[in-house]
Amino acid sequence: MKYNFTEIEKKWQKYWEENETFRTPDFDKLDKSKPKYYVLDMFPYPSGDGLHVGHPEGYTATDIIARYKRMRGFNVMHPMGWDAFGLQTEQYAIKTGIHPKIRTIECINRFRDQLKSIGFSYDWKREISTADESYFKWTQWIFLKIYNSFYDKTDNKAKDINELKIPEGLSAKEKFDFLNSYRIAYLAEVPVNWCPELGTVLSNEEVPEQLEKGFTVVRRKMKQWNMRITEYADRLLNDLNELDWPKNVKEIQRNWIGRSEGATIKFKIINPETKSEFEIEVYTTRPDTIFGVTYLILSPEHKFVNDITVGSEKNKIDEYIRSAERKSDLERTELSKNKTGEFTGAFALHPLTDEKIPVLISDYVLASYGTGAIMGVPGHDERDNEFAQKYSLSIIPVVFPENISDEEKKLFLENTKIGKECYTGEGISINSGFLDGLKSGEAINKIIEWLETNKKGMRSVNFKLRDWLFSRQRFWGEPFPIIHFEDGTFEDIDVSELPLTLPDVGSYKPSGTGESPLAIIDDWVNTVEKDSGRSARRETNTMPQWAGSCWYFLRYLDPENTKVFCDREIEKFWMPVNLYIGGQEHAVLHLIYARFWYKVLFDLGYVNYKEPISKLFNQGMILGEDGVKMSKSRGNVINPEDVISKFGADAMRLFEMFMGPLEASKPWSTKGIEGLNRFLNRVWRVIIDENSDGLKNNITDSEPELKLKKLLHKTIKKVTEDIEDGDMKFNTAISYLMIFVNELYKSEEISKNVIRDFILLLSPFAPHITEEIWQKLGNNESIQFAKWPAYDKELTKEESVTIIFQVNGKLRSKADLPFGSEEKILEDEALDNENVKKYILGKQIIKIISVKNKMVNIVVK
RNA sequence: GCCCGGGUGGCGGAACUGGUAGACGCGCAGGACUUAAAAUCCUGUUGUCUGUAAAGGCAGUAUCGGUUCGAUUCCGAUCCCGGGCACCA
Repeated sequence: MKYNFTEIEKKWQKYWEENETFRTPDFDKLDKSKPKYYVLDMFPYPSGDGLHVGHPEGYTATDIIARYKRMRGFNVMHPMGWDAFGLQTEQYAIKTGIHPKIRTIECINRFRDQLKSIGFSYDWKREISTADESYFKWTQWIFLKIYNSFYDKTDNKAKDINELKIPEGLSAKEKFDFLNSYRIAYLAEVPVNWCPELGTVLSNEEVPEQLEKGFTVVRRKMKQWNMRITEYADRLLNDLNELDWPKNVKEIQRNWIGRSEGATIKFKIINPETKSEFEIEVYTTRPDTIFGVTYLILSPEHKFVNDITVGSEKNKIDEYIRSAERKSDLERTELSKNKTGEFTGAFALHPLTDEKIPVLISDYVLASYGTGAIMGVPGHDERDNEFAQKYSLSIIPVVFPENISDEEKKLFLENTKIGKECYTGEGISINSGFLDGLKSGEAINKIIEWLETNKKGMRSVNFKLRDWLFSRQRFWGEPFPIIHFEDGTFEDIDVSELPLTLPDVGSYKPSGTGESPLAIIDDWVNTVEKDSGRSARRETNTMPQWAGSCWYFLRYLDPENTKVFCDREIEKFWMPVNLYIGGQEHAVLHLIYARFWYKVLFDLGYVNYKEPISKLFNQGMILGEDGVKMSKSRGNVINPEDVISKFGADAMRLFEMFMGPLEASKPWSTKGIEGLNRFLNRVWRVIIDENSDGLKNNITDSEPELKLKKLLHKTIKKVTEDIEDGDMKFNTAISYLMIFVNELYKSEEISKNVIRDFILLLSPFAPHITEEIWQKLGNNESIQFAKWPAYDKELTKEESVTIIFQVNGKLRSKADLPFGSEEKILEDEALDNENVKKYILGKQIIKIISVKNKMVNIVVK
């Protein structure tokens, strides 16, 4: 029979399912003497469109690793699940009225069938879905753990809120507020990113993506749940160093965390009318330029703005604040070229010179970074420079570049004063009192020392990272296990009440008031406190989609546990994840949130390691055949179901790996996959007699001929190394398998053992056809349980190598010589070579360079 | 603007620590089989020049320059493409 991939693939998928071939035993039945390997895929969001050809790319890579590791005797954890809460399903519900729960199940079923049709070796007994009550019970449970924790800055870790020392003599309300100001998950009225089109708020990390889609995002003050991820900024930054992650992902995270060192400096401000004094702190990375400060700027949202503004300026200032509020973030940055601001009428005292400097407000100063106020150093900061020139504020040069002549220095200082020059680099201090003549680095240390002894400021560190906005005004997400009382206080519900499930509703539309659709379900919203019977309202926000994906890799390990989200001992055995493959788009979203949650759980003693993911790998995108991103509107989308029915799952797996390195973006090619289907046909025909369905006659129990044996061992070596080295370059491994098959076609008689080993090598890449041939080779058990072939190092060596002969670095000839021939022999051979002789005839030999097993280069004049 | 990647045949891509550039696949060309086609098998395939051929010359890894006996690989400058950040003081 001809190679019938459809039949073979169905047969083996059924076999694997019935025999639970890929089941990872429960922990108590696991042979713990074997090493573990946890290979994880970023689980998909089961959308209505079904699987995309991009999905199987990363999944095939992890599947190859999983199958390989099993054959190498590892306990392998290779699970799959669903990131099932999310906006797309909710919007489908708004449109159709179909409950998201029903829609989600439909989509999941479709996705699962599709994944099974590609032959992935998942342990489906561990399947999880974030929207399942049995799963999100634990998402809510973890939320409560985070809610009931505070960050102890001395021990640098999260602790149970009960360990927090509460000051004596506080009223009940004060105590409540005090605790709240420490909780790692906290409710606060903060300026948030509101997206009117989506009817929900967004986290900082989510904003760029929505803007790209053309949605608007405006700043709005709202009472929202937040997580104090900022407390973990240092640890999230430092622990990156020990991770085997792509360089650029680490870089993106470092940028996002955005650590900077500098100083906070206190300025005294006096309202000339009321004579009241305020102390305002500014943050700067260049405290050495303090003598160049000619004004202060507060962000329009700064808490002192009202108090320091004098009567005559009030209207202007109020108007400015209102206009700043109206601007979206986008506008505030887009208008950056044209800075605006207003004078408050107040003056600050320079902490060193006691000079009076004006205090202004401007929306180029961000309220949410540093102290929300800056010192203006127009001589050495481009933004300040632009602002100063527009509002005619004076400029003092206080740093000049090193290694310039006196002449240049004079010109430099003049130009700086008039705003023509704005040097932002490091250099030598000038016009700076006791800092004069010092290099910037030294000046920074000296001024900080001075500020600290004079109590006018201190060394400080700042981060760009903001607290994580954790609530959304949606229906299809985890409800918060929190209830609110009439007096404005709130508390967590009892753990025994988890999971807190979603009600059935008539409409999934956002309420339009900035509240989620849950807010209008009175039955659900109105509740009572369990113990006291006091009436209460449920929190109506839901958690963001990231919540479920923050910890799903833990639930796979112990999916049935009803006592805890994952047993600590089981966690200890399997974690951290050895290999995690997914797209780069999650660099600062999922991957920073998941690290954060894991660290909190670590601090609280529920998990055993500092970091959850040891090695991360980003697969590239598969583009359409036209070389651009696949999209419905372009009509260049390739559907995996069609590919499988035309060419088979094995061919698709093989082709996706053969296209190029996993991390690269590469275009799909129908011709290309035909080639891989052709390859599998060649494999089939060289082994199987299509008339008898048995092995071909020329496959015998004979000793393999040396040449083929050597090629086999070289192939084993290459394939093993390509899988093992972590670069995910399976394209070269496959090309070696092709070379091997090409060689088989040239052989008269083939040893069965050679075929056996070759089939083992091919099996992680193309599992169905290899199971079939494995069976025809006389094996009764799945090929997955066979041992990965070993290679004999001696057999991988060539007995002869091609030595190249060069004259003056140009290739002139070559010769096959025995492997390991001494340099002297190589030289003699080269000098004796006809073509080489032509080029050295009559010339003087200056030098001969020879490298063993490589080349000889004769330098002549 | 700043910070990371990356530019190799007609195409996807190979090339160890500086040592034969273009593995493997696609496409293309020629041949075999066939009444024919498809499928399959075999051969060739960077460009260019000399040669009937065998063989050989020259150029060639974005561009220019450098280091070196020797550079796709190391260094410097420039151009282009992709990604990230973008008033973070």
